[in-house]
Amino acid sequence: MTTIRLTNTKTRTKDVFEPIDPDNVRMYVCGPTVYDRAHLGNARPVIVFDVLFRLLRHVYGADHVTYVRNFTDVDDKINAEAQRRKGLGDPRSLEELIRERTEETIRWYHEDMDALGALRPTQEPRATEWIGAMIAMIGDLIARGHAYEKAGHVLFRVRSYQGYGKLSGRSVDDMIAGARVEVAPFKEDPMDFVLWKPSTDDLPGWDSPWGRGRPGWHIECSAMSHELLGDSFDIHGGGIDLQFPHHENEIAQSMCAHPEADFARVWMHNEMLQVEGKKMSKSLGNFFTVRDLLDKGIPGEVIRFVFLSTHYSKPMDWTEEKARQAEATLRKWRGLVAGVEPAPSPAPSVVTALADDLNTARAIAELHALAGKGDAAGLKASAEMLGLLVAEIDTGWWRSITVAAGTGRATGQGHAPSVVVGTSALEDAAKVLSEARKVALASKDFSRVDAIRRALSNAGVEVRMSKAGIELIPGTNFDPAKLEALK
RNA sequence: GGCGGGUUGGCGGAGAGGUUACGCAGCGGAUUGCAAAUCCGUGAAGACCGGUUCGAUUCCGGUACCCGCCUCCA
Repeated sequence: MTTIRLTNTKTRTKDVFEPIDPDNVRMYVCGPTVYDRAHLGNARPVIVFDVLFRLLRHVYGADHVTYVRNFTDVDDKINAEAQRRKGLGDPRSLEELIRERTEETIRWYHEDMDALGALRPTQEPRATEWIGAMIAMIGDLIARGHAYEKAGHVLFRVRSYQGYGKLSGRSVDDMIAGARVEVAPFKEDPMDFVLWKPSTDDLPGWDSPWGRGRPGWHIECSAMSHELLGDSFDIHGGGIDLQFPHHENEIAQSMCAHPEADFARVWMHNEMLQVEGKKMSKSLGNFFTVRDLLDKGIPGEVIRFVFLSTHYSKPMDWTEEKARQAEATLRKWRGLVAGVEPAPSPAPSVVTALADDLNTARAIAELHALAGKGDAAGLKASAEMLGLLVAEIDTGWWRSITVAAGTGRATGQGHAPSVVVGTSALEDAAKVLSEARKVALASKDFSRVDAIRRALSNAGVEVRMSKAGIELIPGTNFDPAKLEALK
């Protein structure tokens, strides 16, 4: 069996992964707060842990891996958006407006992450559906002396858990010295964090032993992972930004509620995304969503490739240039594997690369080696380990139209040309160009051929001509309307 | 202030204490109406200063610079 090694943030070492139960390998990844479209940074953990999910399924069997990723649908930003809509005169209740907002955001999230080729997790619990489990856990923490009620709030007593700060390498005293902690009069200690807080009448709330209120942010992951994966499970993932305080607080809650268990054995964190060398942020004006890129015509597969070309533990820089290179590579590979049956199993070199702490960059290098050897079947089977070259995200963006010299008949590479989106104009152009070229080759006057080529290039189409015939390759910026001039 | 990540050839980006990463771009050649694509070949690196070692880009220490988290934004 393949030996998987993973870097564990908890121990800061790369260790052999040994599941608690090989028949049910369990992974929890922190999911999005569903108040708006997922931005590009949100996509990184999704893609990283999707590859891990695929690897685990390959090694332990597709039915022996449970992957849970939550939706946080209790949040001030969601409330704010619902209140905004109510303020605009929407007659429905706040609860209805919140539900509508989270429903539509979850739908968008699924659409966008599907487009990136991410498999749906086994379960996607919503916080609002597990409030009871959270209340029970909070009650338990109070009973065990790890939490206290004060002024309608329930707070976690950080000093009661001696392991606090271990994951992120911080000490409570140092953090207080740093003075970046919220001071509140009802806290015994400035580091204590909220498990439950009261809701006013104009905010959503649930009845609890401490009055009508809502849960703090961290408790949902502790409660839901426990309900769905048990006291101890194998892997907990998320972005490095969540390491503190979110994951530290999760550990404190779960370890104190279930002191006999391990909670998560392996902690994995992906590094952050940058855009053209800078942090992506609204204030810098370089903030964009996954949907923005898809709408610009960048295929989800290309976005995925760019993400996987950098190891998850390093900051990843999104650049136009990388997207361009990824597109060129995938276009070549798509052409190579079109119509080819995948090999029965992925290349060992690719599996080995992924098993070595998810070395996706090396895995891609191995894919280049397979492509270089012309092993299309092996390339296809291996790329699927990375979620690349799979049918689910094949929108046909890479297809081209070929007119073989002599026949004058247009054919689509791998598929009938009619399948290619917006290509009836392109097919006509291919025939026109082919005919013009035939004439030009006899007359030696290529002016019309060159004019057509310029027009095609202007419309975002790459033109290749050889003795065998011509090939038209619409780029992601292909604009069929600009081909009208050729008629 | 505390904590963490990074610095590799023109660009992107890996592994390994001593042997070619890989991709893109470049250069030479084949091919071509031209241009691509394709094929063959090829040059190019390890922020800086010390240390360990027969030997370090790879290990250790320090310096510089970049980035992030600790604060709504992952």
